[in-house]
Amino acid sequence: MITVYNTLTQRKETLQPIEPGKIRLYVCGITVYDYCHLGHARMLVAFDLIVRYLRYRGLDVTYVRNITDVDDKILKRAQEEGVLFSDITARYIKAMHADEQALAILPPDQEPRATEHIEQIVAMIETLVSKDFAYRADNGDVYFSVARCPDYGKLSKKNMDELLDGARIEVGELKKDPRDFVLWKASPDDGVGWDSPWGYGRPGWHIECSAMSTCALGNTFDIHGGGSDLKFPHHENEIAQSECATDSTFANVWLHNGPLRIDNEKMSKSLGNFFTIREVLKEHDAEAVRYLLVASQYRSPINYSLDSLEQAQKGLERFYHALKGLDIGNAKSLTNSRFEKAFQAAMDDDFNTPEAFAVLFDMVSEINRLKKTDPDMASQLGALLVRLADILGVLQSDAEEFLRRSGGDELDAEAIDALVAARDQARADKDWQKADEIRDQLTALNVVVEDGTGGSTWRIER
RNA sequence: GGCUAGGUGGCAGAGUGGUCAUGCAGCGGACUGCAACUCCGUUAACGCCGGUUCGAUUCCGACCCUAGCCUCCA
Repeated sequence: MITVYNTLTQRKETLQPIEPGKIRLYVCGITVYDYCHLGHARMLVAFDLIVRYLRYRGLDVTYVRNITDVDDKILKRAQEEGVLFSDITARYIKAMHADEQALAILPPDQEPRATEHIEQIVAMIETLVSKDFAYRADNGDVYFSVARCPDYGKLSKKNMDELLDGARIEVGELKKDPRDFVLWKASPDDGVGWDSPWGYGRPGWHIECSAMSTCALGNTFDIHGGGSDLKFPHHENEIAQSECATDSTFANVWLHNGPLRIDNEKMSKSLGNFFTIREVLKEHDAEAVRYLLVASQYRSPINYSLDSLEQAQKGLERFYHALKGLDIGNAKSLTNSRFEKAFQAAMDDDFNTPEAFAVLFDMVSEINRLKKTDPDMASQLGALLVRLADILGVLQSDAEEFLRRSGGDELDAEAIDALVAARDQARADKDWQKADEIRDQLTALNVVVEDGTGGSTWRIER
């Protein structure tokens, strides 16, 4: 039994698929006007983890994550660079896919784009207009009437009257009510746009998600996800549009991942603590970044710092030390292990990855103990560890290889091998002084030599 | 100001009405030519004040503090 925290009801609920054995999941993806940043990575990894776990538990998941490929920020960027907006989106979609691959994020089953769903978007707006939930303003914009939707605010727990107080009063207001939001934006004749019953224009941001999710998954689907900062207004507006248009519940469960902070501050361009995924991966090991992103529960804030990355690296090293030297490829697969049961219990409880990691660390202790007494069993446990860690998207590297690679700096492996071999010779000759001299040399290169029963191995110590 | 989520050992980060989270760091021991890794043992926490209770870090209430959202944002 899997329980998940539903933002809508503010409590943990048993996950009850609409269709037995199947989960239909929609997640708000990225607006492609720049390279993906760490906050995007947090969201992408959170839902990657959730999808992987649901599949591991035998659910047939249809994972849909959209791409917003028409939007004011994109148009602005295109204008600045003097290129087509589709050139901008093509560039950043490609970059996004590369970043995802680097962080072991599996692609969604469907990746619909707003520009490919103009027809469905227009159709949904037409429905809303015909049911009097939306109206056309004089300039060709179409707005949603928030006042017509009595339970507006149910996701973000906002009060309709307070929203009215807080709403910004705009000069030359086209809206009938300050809470109303745009469904269709009029475009200039020479701008990016599509023909519609209300004139030449382009979709508002919120409507595309309503149209695409409904199109891919039906009027009602199991889970809708996204970053917690999208709760209001984006997700609130999605619910309003969709439920008014279809007269059906939109999504049964809402899942929101927590924010990512940098050195305990909100990441923002103005604070100068803004990191793209590719910048970070130039300096740090991708697996350490992935580990950092799954080591906290998906709803908790994550603090990104050099220190937290180092902690992640240390954690991985403990795992890989345990895996080193095991014969995982030939190990018999373990079923019904108490470790796997504990792992499941942790993950069933709203994807409690910290507790799942505690189980994996217990396995490490057990493996290390068994290495001497029962190497065969140690390998079997090692294989199980790798299998379970795969759900979290970590520990899929070769142990030796991981311990040898140093995030960023390329050390000359052959030169190190030669030094290690020379030291082994000195040790064989019992020339301890020479052996120690070589160790000192290697230490200066941040290389730790480990003398095991099967010979000496080395690794990078940062 | 409103809404939401939090305040746990040196740090990160789970959880529970009364026995261990876990990782890193620390301390003692074993192993090692020296190390590293590892193992064994060990120290240490639950914002503040009340209440419920035989007993609360865990439940309830007040208070203090922090973060996010309330405007584009994963």
